[in-house]
Amino acid sequence: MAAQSVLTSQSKDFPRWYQDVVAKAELADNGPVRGTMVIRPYGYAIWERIQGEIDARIKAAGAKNAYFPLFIPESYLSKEAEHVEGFSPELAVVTHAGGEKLAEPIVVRPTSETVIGEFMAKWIQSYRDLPLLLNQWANVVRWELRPRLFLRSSEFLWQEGHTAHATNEDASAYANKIHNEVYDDFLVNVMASPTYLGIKPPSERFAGAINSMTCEGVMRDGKALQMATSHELGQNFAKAFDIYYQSEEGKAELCYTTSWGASTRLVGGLIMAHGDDAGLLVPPRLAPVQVVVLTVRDESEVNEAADRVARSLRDAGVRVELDVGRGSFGRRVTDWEIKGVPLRVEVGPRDLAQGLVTLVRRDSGVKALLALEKLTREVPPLLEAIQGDLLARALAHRDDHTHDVSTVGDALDATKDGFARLPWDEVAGEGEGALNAQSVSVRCLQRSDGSMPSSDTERELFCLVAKSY
RNA sequence: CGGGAAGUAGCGCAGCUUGGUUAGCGUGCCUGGUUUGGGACCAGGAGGUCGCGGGUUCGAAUCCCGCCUUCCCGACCA
Repeated sequence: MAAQSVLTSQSKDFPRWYQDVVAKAELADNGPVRGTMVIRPYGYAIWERIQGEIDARIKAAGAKNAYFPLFIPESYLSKEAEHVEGFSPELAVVTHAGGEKLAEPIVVRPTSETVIGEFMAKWIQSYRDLPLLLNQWANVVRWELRPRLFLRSSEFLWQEGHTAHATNEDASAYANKIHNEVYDDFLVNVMASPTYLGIKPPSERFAGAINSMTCEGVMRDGKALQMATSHELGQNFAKAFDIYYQSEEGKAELCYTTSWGASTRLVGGLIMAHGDDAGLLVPPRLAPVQVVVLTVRDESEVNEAADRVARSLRDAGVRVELDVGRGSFGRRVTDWEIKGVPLRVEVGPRDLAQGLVTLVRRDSGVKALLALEKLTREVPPLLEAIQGDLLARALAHRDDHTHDVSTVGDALDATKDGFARLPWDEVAGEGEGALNAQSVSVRCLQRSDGSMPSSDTERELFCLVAKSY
């Protein structure tokens, strides 16, 4: 008997499907204030896995974690002209505290370049103090006009890295290092979500940056999602906050700074990069629950066997959840499918009599019988195989939804289905306006071989354009 | 923030046009029993300031005004 669908199908209504998954996989709820988000335990478990993987890579890249305050003097924001202009529409400002009107309003951080810049100036004296490599895990607030859970919430969680360097080359190299060794590596090897790496056109750059790099993901519906960004800030913030160092020659020199971030938006990206009509689908390396062991019948022998199976898999290093709950088998199966657990081990009396269990892959639905004693040997490589298949599938999806075109008109047509790639010269200037009028934006610029340009002034660049979240 | 739609039990909805007894239905939840290899069934039960505030009225879920929230489409963004 075919299970009746419990979610809106992607093809029928993709935004509705997304909301259904968020609700039924118990990832998040709307908070009481517009645009705020309650992240539920299962959603937070996924975020903690993302955090752990990204944090380890940030530390491997040499940055150290610190924490800066939520409240920022409003005057700090104003010190960098483009920065304040870019962020002022989204700011939440505290005007009253302690029962009194404040002399100077306090801004709830939308990002921390300014406060961190202030302290960089204090901590950096000599070239020996450079590079200064900082990161913080924090919440930030950017008032959103049109919120969506995980994708655009007025408050969200992220990591923001901030570094200061002696030279432009060093700053640029470090921003690139983060982009490749932290973000791209995480996205490809853990989240199995290959993106397009490129630089933002001037119109899409971070407020105050001289160059912004992006990882542009291709979602199941063909739309773009920026999964992470790294910015070269040049000397803009160093000038605004007097971040000077004394060189070997004893001269005062301005630093070059960078900043880079990835947020809870990644959870939204995960949903839309791998999810299907049965719900979420989490790649094994990322999954907080890699295997669910569930009993087919509520009998003591079955329950005991399931418990042994779960233990042995845990001992083998697999993240396992045991489901020996009562209630119908089909219901429990569907619930775990919605949550996207990559592999299911079904323990039932018929199989047990032959010393077997049934393995079911969430991605393909393929079932296989396996001898109990082979489980701990077979499951880890099977999880890796699923990981590999998800990556291959995502890569194929990305390429299938990217179309090479030569004109803005063809690009508009092609973006009904996904991304379009065309020469940047065709788009720069008026073309960009024509695209924007149809809700299509330039997601990133690349060289013809797909590599990352050093600046948007390079010749013969290509651009990837798409509708975006 | 502009245009559209909507808010009634955890979730999905009916009732509102034409105001009038104890506000219904499906699903979920609780209890008991039968079940359990792809969203089980029977019986009983709990659960509502009808989004919030004000107004009209003898009487408001229903009519009027304001606000809040959600969804869709734009402009803004991680």
